[in-house]
Amino acid sequence: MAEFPWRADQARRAARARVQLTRDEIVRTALRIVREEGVEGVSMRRVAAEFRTGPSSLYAHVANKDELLRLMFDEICGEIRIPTEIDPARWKEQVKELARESRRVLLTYNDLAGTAMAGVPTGPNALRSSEAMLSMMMAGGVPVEQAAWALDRIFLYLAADAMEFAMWKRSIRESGETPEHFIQGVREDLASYYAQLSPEDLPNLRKNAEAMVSGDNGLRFEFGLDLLVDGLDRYLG
Amino acid sequence: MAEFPWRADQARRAARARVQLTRDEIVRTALRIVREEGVEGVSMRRVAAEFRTGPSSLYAHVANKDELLRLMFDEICGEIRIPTEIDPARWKEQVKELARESRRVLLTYNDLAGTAMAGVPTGPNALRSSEAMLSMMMAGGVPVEQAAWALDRIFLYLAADAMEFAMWKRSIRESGETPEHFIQGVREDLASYYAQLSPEDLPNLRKNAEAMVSGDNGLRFEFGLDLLVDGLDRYLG
DNA sequence: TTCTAATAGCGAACAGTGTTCAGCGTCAAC
DNA sequence: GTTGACGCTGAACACTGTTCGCTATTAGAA
Repeated sequence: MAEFPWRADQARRAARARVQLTRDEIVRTALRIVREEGVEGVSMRRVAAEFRTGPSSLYAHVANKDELLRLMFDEICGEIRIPTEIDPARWKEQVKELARESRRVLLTYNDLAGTAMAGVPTGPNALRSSEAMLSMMMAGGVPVEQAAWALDRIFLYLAADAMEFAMWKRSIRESGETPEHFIQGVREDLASYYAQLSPEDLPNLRKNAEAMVSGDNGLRFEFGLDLLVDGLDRYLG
Repeated sequence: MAEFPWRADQARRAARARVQLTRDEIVRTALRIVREEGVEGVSMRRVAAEFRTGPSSLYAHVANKDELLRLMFDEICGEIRIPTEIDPARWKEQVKELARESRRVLLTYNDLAGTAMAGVPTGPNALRSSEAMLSMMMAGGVPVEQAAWALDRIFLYLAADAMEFAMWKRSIRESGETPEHFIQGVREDLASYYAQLSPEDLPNLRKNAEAMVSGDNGLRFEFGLDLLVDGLDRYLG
């Protein structure tokens, strides 16, 4: 290196260019990490290391880790596919479909959804989703206030479900077993634990151990979504 | 001290006795901290410092921080007051009442509820609450599987709501302002932000800015709870 | 009473974390 | 050519959870 300063200079310039820090690049890199390891894996050092530099270099582009997480969250909200036209007749199915699509995206990025619980997401992409869901409900005849609150509750539900799912994924990953085998094992353990409870104090849990552990995360999500969305019927004009 | 070894010895023994470490004492102390500062404030060093010792001393009574948090969570579940008798005729109101009571307790301990999202709570006190709510729904005629899933969804909703509320509380505390003033300020900021959005891209959010920021956390919680519980009607008999 | 085995508790250390800050080298404008 | 600005960086600070020997005390046996 030092023997060929002209080349070294060129190489350094190239290296610098290759490694040029940008807000977008930082967010993109952090998103790759969160997709693979969850929020836990996203440390300023870890992100910076991907650019072969130290953590302090990031602070020129991002105020702090919290801002980075919020930028990341809004970025993934941009991945939510939003229907081009809303159909008042199918408003409930459209709301559910958008919720499922949102869930699909959130689950892809593990527990990043927890960021949304730290405050109302106001990024442009998050607003696009909110606007879409609000429009659907209002088109269906839900009064504005109820629509606004339902929107709030559904997004809270989405975030919570994503968090729970991320915990499962993390447990599975750490166990090293196959997902099916691991889930089956936990289900059996839990069922036998419930079945072993005191018949006097906890009769219903004991008796219905199988029901308590039935259904996967997807089915339970759908169950809760139905309650939240279908229940809006009562507010219709 | 060193000049009067016999006295020092006595004092040390007294200090040791006064400061005797117990699982329960550790959990109690950690709960006091989480009540005042949230989970963020609960570090092994911080808890140990309350006993005038180092963090390693705790590991004789608690496997790790995760176990400590789980013990703490089950402990607060013991604070949830459960009705002595269930009334099938009032099953929906009883379920809601238990949910409100649970919320009251969870909110007291800031974001400790997040622990529950890391896995199915299986502690004795958590089971007592589950048994109670399950009994109420089954007494009301909800089929077991739907009751079990509803229980799951309601607890997830409770945890999420508590997390969101804890974030608010933290923001308020950090702002130094009075809660009323702070909330009013955020509401106005948010409303004017919505009102400023693009009329072409986000017409509904813009138009209904006031509805978007209306209602406090309690009202929104009640709104979501109604949807979740009342929606169970459809599964009756 | 004396000796021994067990054990609770503890200090120090390790590998991490977010964040700050003085100073570096480079590059653009004058 | 010089200077000013600015992106960038290494080092440091005050933390975090957890582990590992060692010490001091205690309980039980002889």
